Amino acid sequence: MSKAATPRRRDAAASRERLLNAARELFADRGYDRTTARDIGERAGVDPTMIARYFGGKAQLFIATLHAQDGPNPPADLLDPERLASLLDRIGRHGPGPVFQAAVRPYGDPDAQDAARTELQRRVVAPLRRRLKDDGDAQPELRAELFIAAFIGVVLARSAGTFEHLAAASTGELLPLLRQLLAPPDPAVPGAGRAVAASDEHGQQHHEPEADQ
Amino acid sequence: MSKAATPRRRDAAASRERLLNAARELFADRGYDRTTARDIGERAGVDPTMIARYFGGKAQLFIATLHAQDGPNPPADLLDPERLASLLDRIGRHGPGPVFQAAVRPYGDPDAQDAARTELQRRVVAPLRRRLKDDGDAQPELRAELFIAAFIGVVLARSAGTFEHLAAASTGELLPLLRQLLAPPDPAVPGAGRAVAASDEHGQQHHEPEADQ
DNA sequence: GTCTGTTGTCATCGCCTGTAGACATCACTT
DNA sequence: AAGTGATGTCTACAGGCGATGACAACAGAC
Repeated sequence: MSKAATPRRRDAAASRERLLNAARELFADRGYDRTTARDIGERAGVDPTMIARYFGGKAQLFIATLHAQDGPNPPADLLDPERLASLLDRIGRHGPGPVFQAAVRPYGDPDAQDAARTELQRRVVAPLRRRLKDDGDAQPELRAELFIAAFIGVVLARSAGTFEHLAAASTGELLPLLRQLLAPPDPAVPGAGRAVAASDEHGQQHHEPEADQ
Repeated sequence: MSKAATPRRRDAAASRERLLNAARELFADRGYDRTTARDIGERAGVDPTMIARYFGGKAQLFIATLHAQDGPNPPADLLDPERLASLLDRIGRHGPGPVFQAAVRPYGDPDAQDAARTELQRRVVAPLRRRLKDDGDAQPELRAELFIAAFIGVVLARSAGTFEHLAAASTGELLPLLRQLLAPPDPAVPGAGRAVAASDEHGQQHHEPEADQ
């Protein structure tokens, strides 16, 4: 139990830490399902079976990953342009985190998924909801969730490389577009924007037969 | 080779069709990776090994699923409110299709993923890009992709049940919000909206230490 | 009626996953 | 120096996956 002044050759705490770091990195850009325990072990330089020993299993390692290093935890809402920029930048460098992925992708383990979703609520949805409420938004809960879902779609598609121009665009190009995407309905214009009005050239026709899934 | 007037007890074409239908349904709401060949066989009432026999494998069955029943194929862009409404409605009933999922989720099989992404481009990105271009948009490619990524984020999060209010919201409530999300920048207002300006109460402060992945 | 190719059924293979358990090795206490 | 618990290493299991190949049952041609 002595405070490890000398670097111990066999150090459980160090192994734990290396597993935790490796897991966080891998989960961040491959997601939960697609990172294997063996991958984590290899990246950490630690035997994969240690995951079970130290954390109880892959799912619990993932949860530990979520709670570890959430830092000083100053969750700013996405309407803050600084926050948006830094978030976008970090995602560009480290990949979208498992927290964001959890919103849109099914997880193999329900416990892990729940934990990630709870964290998503706490970190990003709740702050934005509060902000919208403070701004007097009519339906802050719905708009906050819609907003963040849209944001997640963009960053995930971006880092997935699905869309050519989206992936190639710099964060500098993206920021103004994203801000506009997240813009609140402008109360100054009574008509609530021209997008809705511009679409009335089509009648009540139905598009039933088309079927793209 | 006689034209099957009498319903044959052993009918390869019928088995093929049932596999195709079962596969489309399952892929639609579980995605490619999470639907197993055995699941498809069970739902179709056909032995799973027939998949390999008739299609060559799971991946090629998936691709066949994409190409089959793309119907009269009138791809309308998402700015058409009718199209948006019908799309939202169908997703609500049948789940998000594998095509949408491909934009944001990694697929186990690269061939399947490529096929899905190509289809996504053809069916929804290209039409919207053309529409934006016709409308004189400054960067139609980027905006179209951004737009659709956001839309996919919303519908996927919605059907994943991640967000309480988003999942509970009716398509009627969602439609105006989505339309506004997809609204083009309003050229009538030179300031390009108040959202950007409203956030300048915070200075150039950095949020470095925070770390939500 | 017999023959032949098609269609359906079944067992099983090879691979990958998470993880449990046996064993070896080290560090620290006495 | 000996003992003892903590730590690391290795093998292997049970389950799920897609896919293969051997075999059985049927339908149509002759």
